[in-house]
Amino acid sequence: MSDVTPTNESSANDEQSGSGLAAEKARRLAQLDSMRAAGVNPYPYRFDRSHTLEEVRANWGHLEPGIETENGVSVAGRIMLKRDTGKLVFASIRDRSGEIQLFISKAAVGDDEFAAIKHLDLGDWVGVHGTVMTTRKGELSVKPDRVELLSKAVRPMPDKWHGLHDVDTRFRQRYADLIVNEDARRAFEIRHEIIASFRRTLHDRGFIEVETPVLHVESGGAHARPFTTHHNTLDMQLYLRIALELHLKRLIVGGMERVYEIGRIFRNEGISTRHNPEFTMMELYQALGDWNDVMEISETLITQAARDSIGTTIVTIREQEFDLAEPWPRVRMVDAVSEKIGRAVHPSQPVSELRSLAEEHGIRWEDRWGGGKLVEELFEALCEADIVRPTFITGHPTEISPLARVDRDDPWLTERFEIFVDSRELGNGYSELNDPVEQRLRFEEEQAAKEAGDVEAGSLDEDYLRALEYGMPPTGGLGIGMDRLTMLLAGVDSIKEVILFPTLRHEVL
RNA sequence: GCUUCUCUAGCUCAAUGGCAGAGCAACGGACUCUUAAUCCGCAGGUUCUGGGUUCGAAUCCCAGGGGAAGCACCA
Repeated sequence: MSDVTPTNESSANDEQSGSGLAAEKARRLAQLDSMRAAGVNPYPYRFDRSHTLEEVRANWGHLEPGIETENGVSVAGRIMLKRDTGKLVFASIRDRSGEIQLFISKAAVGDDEFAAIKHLDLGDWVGVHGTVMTTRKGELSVKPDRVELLSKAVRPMPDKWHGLHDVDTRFRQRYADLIVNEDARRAFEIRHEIIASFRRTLHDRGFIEVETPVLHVESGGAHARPFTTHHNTLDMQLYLRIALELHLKRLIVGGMERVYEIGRIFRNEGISTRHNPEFTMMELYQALGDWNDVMEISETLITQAARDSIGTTIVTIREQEFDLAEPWPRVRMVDAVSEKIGRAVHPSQPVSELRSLAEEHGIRWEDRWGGGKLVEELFEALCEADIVRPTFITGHPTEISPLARVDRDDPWLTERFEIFVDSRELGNGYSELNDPVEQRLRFEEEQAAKEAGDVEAGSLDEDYLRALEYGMPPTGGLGIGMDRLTMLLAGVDSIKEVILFPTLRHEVL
């Protein structure tokens, strides 16, 4: 039994006069009633597909113009375009693999079914049984024997040519965006391929994927304001995690040696083209390694992800091309600042000196900032904007790196790096601090900063210290922002383009 | 949070102080090789909301709402 049998049209016409969205929906809903009255289910349960549209094209794409084969196929998709020439209707349907034209002949499907097909709307899902052919002009087509309605769209599609541009609607109604905007679909395919590539690379290197809690008792592992929530039965305040770090390192203590997690983290901060309150971080920890190991892993992961997602390691940033496969420059933070300022800068200098330097460059410093924080502020104000190609900025001051190990050659700095691309921080890694006594001192400094009013400072995590007391092997750790990496490889300027449902204010309907 | 811009038919856009319009989609009709099919016809509006100025407001002003960009924030 097939399809659409519009009956009793005249009886419903009174309520369907006029146009606009309400009238359009009323018209289509009335069609549903007609179909059901005629014993047709406009929402059948399933459909047996023999080929995706990509497979049809792969198998028969070589056909010369004007060929009618006897090869039967069953395909399914959404009607994207319809061209009605009377006794012949051309419809383009699309599934996730591609598009193909239906060549619907009145003679081939019969009068009743043909009339029903003419009442299909753009946006309807159909299942088609037919044969493969090419038109006289060579367009590969399926010539249906039967067209089944698989799902009726009661809301009209966006403009078939101009698509959907309004960014508000695109983000709120991502489903509509994905239906009509090829670029939107592409960005999320790239995102998927990047994540799949990471998993392959890490699996090949012996990393184990784990899942750690999203609900944290302490909010640690980064400097950020957390979201707070509450557990009713336990009657306790909980934080949504701002980083994966501290739980993953507990697993290194446990002897898992190589672990990673690709997970959502949450920061209760501003929203911008580079920030969404929830975003996806990949963090990995490798026992017996240090920052050099994880810098190498960073280059490999990202370069391979580029190959796998966009088929090249060449990326265009600010209209310049860079090859990710070339070694990334490594620049010490203090050297970058020193070069910019024209004299040596180092956190060991008297704070008063660094404060005047900050003032010279328009930075409003705060009393509680030490030399390390001042150096970082100088870097952000003077150097960040100039970084275009992927670059390791290394040697962050100890003061601002409470979980990183002190540089083996300079007690003021840590063995830490951040990956910067196009002025954006893309990743962060270091030789992990594994001395429980030193870690406690660093936490105490954090705690003091928090008590002094720094809302982003971490607190003292006794359980984490207890874990370190069992002994954590030397370890290299790395975090990469998956959203920003996707932005880089997909070549888009807003993080909302790579997050399916970005955070928006509540819509007033 | 601040500044600027923006919001008109389901979608894409016009109209800048003087009758709210077009294309697509829809609806009725013609057409068996179209490709954003074409052609004829018809219909569709809380111009984001609420005030105000004006003889007259989509347009100017005020307040509010949504969105965007930038700044601030954000290792």
